Amino acid sequence: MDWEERLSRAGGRITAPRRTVMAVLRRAARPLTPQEIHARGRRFHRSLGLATVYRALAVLERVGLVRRVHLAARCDGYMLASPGHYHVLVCRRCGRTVEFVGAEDLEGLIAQVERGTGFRVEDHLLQLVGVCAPCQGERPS
Amino acid sequence: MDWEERLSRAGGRITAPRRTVMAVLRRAARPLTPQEIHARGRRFHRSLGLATVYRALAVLERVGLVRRVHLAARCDGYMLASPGHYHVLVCRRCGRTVEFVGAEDLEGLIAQVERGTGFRVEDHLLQLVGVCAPCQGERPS
DNA sequence: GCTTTTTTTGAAAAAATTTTTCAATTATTA
DNA sequence: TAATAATTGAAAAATTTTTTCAAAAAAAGC
Repeated sequence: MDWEERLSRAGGRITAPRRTVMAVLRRAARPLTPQEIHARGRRFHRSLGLATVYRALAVLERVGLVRRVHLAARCDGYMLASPGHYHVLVCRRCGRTVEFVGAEDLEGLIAQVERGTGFRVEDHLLQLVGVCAPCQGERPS
Repeated sequence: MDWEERLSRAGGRITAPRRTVMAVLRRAARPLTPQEIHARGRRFHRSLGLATVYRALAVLERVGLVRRVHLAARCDGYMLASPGHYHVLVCRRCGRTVEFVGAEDLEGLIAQVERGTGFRVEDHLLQLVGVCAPCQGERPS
C-alpha cells in the first residue's frame, strides 16, 4: 500500500500540495521545518501556500506518513515516517537522520516503570542524538 | 547543592524572577507553558514580564534545573529537572508527570544502534506517555 | 464524460508565540 | 558603599501558526 492509498483510505484526498510535501520530504536529507518545505515545494508547485503546507503536514502526520522530530532546540522538523514504529537518530553536526526499530528493547524498561509508578504506559518517544560516520571524520567544530 | 548554588556557579544571578519561575514549577503538577508560568508567577511577583520568563527558562534549562517536555502536540511545556539524567512519563489524561531513571536500560540498545548505523550516540530523549493510576480508575473520556 | 457534493486551496488577515531593544534596576564584586 | 556587569520590564519587532472565505479541485454519482 503506497502513501496515496493510505491517505485515501483515511478519507483524505490526493492533491498537488500534498504530493509536493511528500516529494520534498522524500528528497530531504534531514528533517525540514514547514518554512523549508514550503520554500522547496514552490519549485515544484509555484503557487503553494504556507498555510497549505501546515495543513498538509497535520493530515500526513495524523495518518502516520510523516513524523515530527523533536529536538532540544527546535521542535518543528518533519521527516517521512516509515510504516511501523520507528525511532529516530539525528546527527547534531549535519542533521542527517536515520530511523531504527527499538520497541522490543524498551519493553523491559517500560514494564519496570509501570510497576514503579502505577502508570499504564501507552506510547513512547525515543530519539537519539549523535554524530554520523562522515561527520566523525571531520575537524571538530 | 541547591538550585541557587547551581545557578550561581554557572555564572547566573539569583533574582526575583528566577526565584518565581522556580517556585511556580516546584508547585506545578504538570509541565507548564511559558504563558502559564507567567500567569502563575504574577501572583508572587506582580510586575513579572513574559519576556523575562522566556529568558529565565532559557537560563535554567541551560543549567539543567529545568527540563523542556516535548509532547506530540505541543512542545512548549517546562517542568523542574531532577539532577542527573532522568526521563519523563506523562499522563495523557491529567498531565501529571513523573521522572524515572532509565539510562542503563538503553545502553544495549544504543550500542546496537551505533553498530548498525556508524553514528556515535551522544544523547537521547526518551519520554513515555500513559495513564496514571488515579486516571485509570475514572470513566474513559 | 459530465454534474453534484464535499474537501482542499491560496491569499490575506488575525492570532499567538518568541525575540530584541533599551533605559532603568538590581545583584555581585571589590 | 561604590563600581561593574548582568538582568529586568515594557514595548516593539519578528516569527510562527491558525483562521477566514471565496475559488478551485477531487471524488462520487449518474
